Amino acid sequence: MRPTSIKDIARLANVSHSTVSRALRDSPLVNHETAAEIRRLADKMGYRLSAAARSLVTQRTDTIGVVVTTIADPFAAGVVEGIEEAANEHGLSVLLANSNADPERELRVVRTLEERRVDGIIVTASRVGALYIPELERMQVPIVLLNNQHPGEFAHSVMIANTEASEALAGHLIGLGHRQIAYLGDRFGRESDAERFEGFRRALTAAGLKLEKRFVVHGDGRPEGGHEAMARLLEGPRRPTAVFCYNDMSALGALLAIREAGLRVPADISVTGFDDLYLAQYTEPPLTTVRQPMRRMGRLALETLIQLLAGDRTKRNLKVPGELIIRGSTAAPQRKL
Amino acid sequence: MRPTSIKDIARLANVSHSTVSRALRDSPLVNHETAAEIRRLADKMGYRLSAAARSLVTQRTDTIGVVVTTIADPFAAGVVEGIEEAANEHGLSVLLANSNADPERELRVVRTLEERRVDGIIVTASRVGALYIPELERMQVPIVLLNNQHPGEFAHSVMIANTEASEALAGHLIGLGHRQIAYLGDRFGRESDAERFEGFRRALTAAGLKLEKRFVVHGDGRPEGGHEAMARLLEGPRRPTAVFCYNDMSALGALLAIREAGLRVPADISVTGFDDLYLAQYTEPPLTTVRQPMRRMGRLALETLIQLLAGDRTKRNLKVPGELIIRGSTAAPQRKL
DNA sequence: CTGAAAGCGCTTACAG
DNA sequence: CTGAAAGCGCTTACAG
Repeated sequence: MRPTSIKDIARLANVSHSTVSRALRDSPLVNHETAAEIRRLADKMGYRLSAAARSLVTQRTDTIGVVVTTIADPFAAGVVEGIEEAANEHGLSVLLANSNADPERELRVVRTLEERRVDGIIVTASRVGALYIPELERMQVPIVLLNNQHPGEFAHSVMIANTEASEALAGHLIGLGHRQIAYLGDRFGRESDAERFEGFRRALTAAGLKLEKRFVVHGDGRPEGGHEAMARLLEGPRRPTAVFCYNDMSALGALLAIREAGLRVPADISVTGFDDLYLAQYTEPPLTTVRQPMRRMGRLALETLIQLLAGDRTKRNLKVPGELIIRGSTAAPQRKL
Repeated sequence: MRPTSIKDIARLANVSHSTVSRALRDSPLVNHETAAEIRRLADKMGYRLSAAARSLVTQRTDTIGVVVTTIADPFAAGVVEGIEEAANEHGLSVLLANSNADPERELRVVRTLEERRVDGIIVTASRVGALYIPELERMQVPIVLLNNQHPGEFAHSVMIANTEASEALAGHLIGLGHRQIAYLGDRFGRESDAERFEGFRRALTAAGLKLEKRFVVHGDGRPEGGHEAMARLLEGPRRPTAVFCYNDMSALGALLAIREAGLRVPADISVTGFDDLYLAQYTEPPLTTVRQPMRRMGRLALETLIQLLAGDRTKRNLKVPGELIIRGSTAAPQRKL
């Protein structure tokens, strides 16, 4: 049993299906009473416009593709929430695609988005394959990248101000009196890692501190990697009094490694994260970090896309400031004997 | 500039567009060499089938709607990851909709899913509005509910075995020697809360323990609520030696409240969660909990939907066993003087 | 204000 | 094996 179409309504209303189409879109080109009657009938018959049929003629689908590496990543989930919310307000639907950092899937994702004729795309993939990018660009639909790891390749983006926020965060540690500060990065972090490290480095330089090579280690952006990298950091003869972690997930692992070493945070070592995931409030101790306004960034990306869809092709590269959130995981270093 | 269509290819290949259509779908009804040439051309021209046009005639969209309360909930995100992965394997796309537990949005979601003519729907909304349900059922497309909070209203579902897992979890506490065990529930948890409480109660009964009314409190399923409910629990004269929390998020708040009261976990109080979110491994101490295989459950829901789409309307109510995960947050109660 | 016609990009009997 | 025709459910000039 097919869903009711405008033809079905037309038959019952004794008008042409053109008139029905007009009435349902509130066209002024149709008699007021006729329109009311048509709408009443449509409602009664449970009519629902066929988006496919409409989009075939309008050449728009009112659908956007949202590509994430994996939705199970809390950052991606937060961003997608913001996108979805704003999309909903603008009458757009969201087609979700996990790329899983798998080149084969990435190609399949692009293919799907092309076939579905999405009006635009937002990519929040933390690890976009290089090969992927020209494919997406070929599609000729507006693309907005969020925390893009391949700078300069796309015209439009929403990015957290990594360098500035990191400089502020490292500055906070320095202000507390720390001099031996380690950087625990993400070897897969590409641009983000480079930018956060740059901010970190700047703060140290500004304070006249020199960066010791053995105090720069890299995890994988996840607790496991943070754990392992932190353990390495603790092996050395003189350990740092503070560790600047690439993100909250890494910090989670670092906290664990510190605990396992019988040391205390922040008494023995201060620890910072980045992102301000929900859990950052609930670690022991609560984590000092930089808040990325995930939902707002998602919303901004969507709104940027809206501008582009409206035909305004101004190049847009939004830089969103992070917010320093100071909690219990940082304190002045203990005086050494 | 429109995307290339089969007509464009037909023109260049000197065949009818019917032949192109057949060739591209590997129909045996077309000459082998002609087909090869057509495919070569299509590839060269960057042809991409229009999903809208196809679905208009096939009356299928190869799209499923996935409804969640909010994708920012880690449980929902895990489930959606599993759904998306399996959907991808079956050539289905995922239309994501956040309902936000907002009746107005719920109605808009249903409307959108109807207009898009999704082939099926999976609802993981932890709080599906009552009003929502008949709307969805009206659509005549297969629906699978995951951890459904309105039992018996839908034919098809994938559910965690709440009662059994809770009984095992409470049994673990009892086995450790606990006699004063509190239940910290979720007042919005509906069926899930009722079932988990039931398992809890059964374990106590089986052990000949009686449930003290003041040891049953309710949060809101989030850390804030768990925190507040735990604080209340600690106000009483005799406090419990163990707390069974509705989920990990609640347990997170409970851990905090216990810490704030100057007590230690598990020395003073054992704490358990439910879900085994990623963070459960990283709390201090790591959380004893029940693992819900979120990805697998998502996958099962999708596969159930596939069966339904294939025309098999057998009633399916899958019950997935939870897995008891014992970590450091539970231990034998300290001997009281 | 209204309807008939054309067309969006496909698939699929039907006839050859 | 191939093509012409019809049709999926809409929108939108065009003519009245």
